[in-house]
Amino acid sequence: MLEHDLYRLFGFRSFKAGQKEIIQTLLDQNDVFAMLPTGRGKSLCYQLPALLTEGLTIVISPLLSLMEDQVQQLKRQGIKQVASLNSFSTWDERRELLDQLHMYKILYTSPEMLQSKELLNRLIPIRIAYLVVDEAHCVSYWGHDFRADYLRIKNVKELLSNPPCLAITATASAFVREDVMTQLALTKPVSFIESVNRSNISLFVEEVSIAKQKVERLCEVLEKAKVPGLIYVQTRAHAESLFLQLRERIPMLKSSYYHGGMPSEERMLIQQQFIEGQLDVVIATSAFGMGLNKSDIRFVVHLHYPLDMASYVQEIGRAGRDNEQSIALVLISPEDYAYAQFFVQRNERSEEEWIAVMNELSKQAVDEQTIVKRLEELQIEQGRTFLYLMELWGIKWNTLREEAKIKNLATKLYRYFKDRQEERLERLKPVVTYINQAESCRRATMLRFFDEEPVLQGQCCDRCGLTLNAFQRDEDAKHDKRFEWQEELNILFGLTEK
DNA sequence: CGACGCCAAGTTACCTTGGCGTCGGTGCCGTAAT
Repeated sequence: MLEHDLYRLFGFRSFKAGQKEIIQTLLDQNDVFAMLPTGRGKSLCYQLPALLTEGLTIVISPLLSLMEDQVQQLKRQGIKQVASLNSFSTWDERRELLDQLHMYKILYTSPEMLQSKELLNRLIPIRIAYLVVDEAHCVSYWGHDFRADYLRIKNVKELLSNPPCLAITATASAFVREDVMTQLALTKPVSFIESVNRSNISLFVEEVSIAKQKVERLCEVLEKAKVPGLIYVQTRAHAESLFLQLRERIPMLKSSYYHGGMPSEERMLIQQQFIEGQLDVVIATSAFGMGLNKSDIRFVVHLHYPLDMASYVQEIGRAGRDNEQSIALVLISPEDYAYAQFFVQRNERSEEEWIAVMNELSKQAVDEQTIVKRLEELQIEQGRTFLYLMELWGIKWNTLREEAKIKNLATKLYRYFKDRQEERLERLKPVVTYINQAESCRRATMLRFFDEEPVLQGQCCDRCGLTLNAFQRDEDAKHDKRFEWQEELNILFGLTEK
């Protein structure tokens, strides 16, 4: 009886929608592709089978912080045979873990670490219960772009004699789902696809005529909106400058900023402060939010074009996990579209440039590390992808002396990255449709993108007649403690006349 | 594409203006060479 095990191991009396079917299918030794909306208990879908099955379950996670969170959470629940292996681990910890690997039930690791010979050699002799790819959309989104090791998971899976594999995510279009299943080489996967619709999140798009008005309008919204909330911006510099502007203009709003260029301690601190309610607003790039465990987020504002629909749904899905009314607002100005296009089209290198890069590389680079490093210096972020492609195409580095071969490879590289770029451009188009559509319901447009038949929901977006005013704090909220405190301060400093 | 920093020239003493170049998101990994 699965419910019995659920209660015994996790203390829950019943499953949430979708969980039991996924778990049963895995226990029956099938490959599974699962799409469950955020907050529906994705991790339980593999944790329970892992504990009920002999052997070790490997969980591939995209972020170090996610791994650490999961391990700590399981340990708090009394499940101790859990560990993570990543660059946080000290050498001693690694050695000890690898020596004792057969004693563990669940191992969290990164796709990159999974490629290490040291780990692989230890994994091959032991029984692997399941291979799990958490946040599986990353396979398609990052794998082709800058984390090629996501595309190498299938090789490891084969080396481990193809254990049942679970790919699980919250949002993926039909195209991405197919791609993930192909890239992981799932065999006859059983798919469980739940609706991505979150009916308590109301959808809005506003376009102001010039860029400067964006901050103006944002402040209007912020002064009335319920907090906490998230504000997404396109670049790191925007995050920092908007933070300064908001601090100036709405001093009582407790805010901070977050992006990938900050030291990890700082990032962890801000995320923690936000979760604990010490911050009203975080202004962030897309770096913020994956695995964020906070249920009462009231709004998610984008001050730029989201670069694709699935990421947008993923980001706004962080609002309203408590099922209370929440807002998703895209606030843009006309020039933002060109900016989005620029972002999507960046990194375009001609064949000639690739030839130059290859010549440059062949002068000195021999081992993989040097190649990646040298490519980084040349501002090519896809070093690992480069190596992956060489391997895929069966090209040996030291045979690359002849001009013709180099030219041939440059052409292939050019085409590969050009294709990726066109895919990104294709992914931007539905977003443009969503933003510019003249009349029809935004939710319907969004759901159709995921091949869902939209259900009528009454007033659900600005196109259905909803206005932002409906979401203002109560009138007397203006006199809440933060404001009184502000007034007192003003009096103290003589800024307000008594 | 557009924001921003740097630098040289402009007209005037330290401060502005304009041209030019650079850079822009997402994350693993890293135990380094004279």
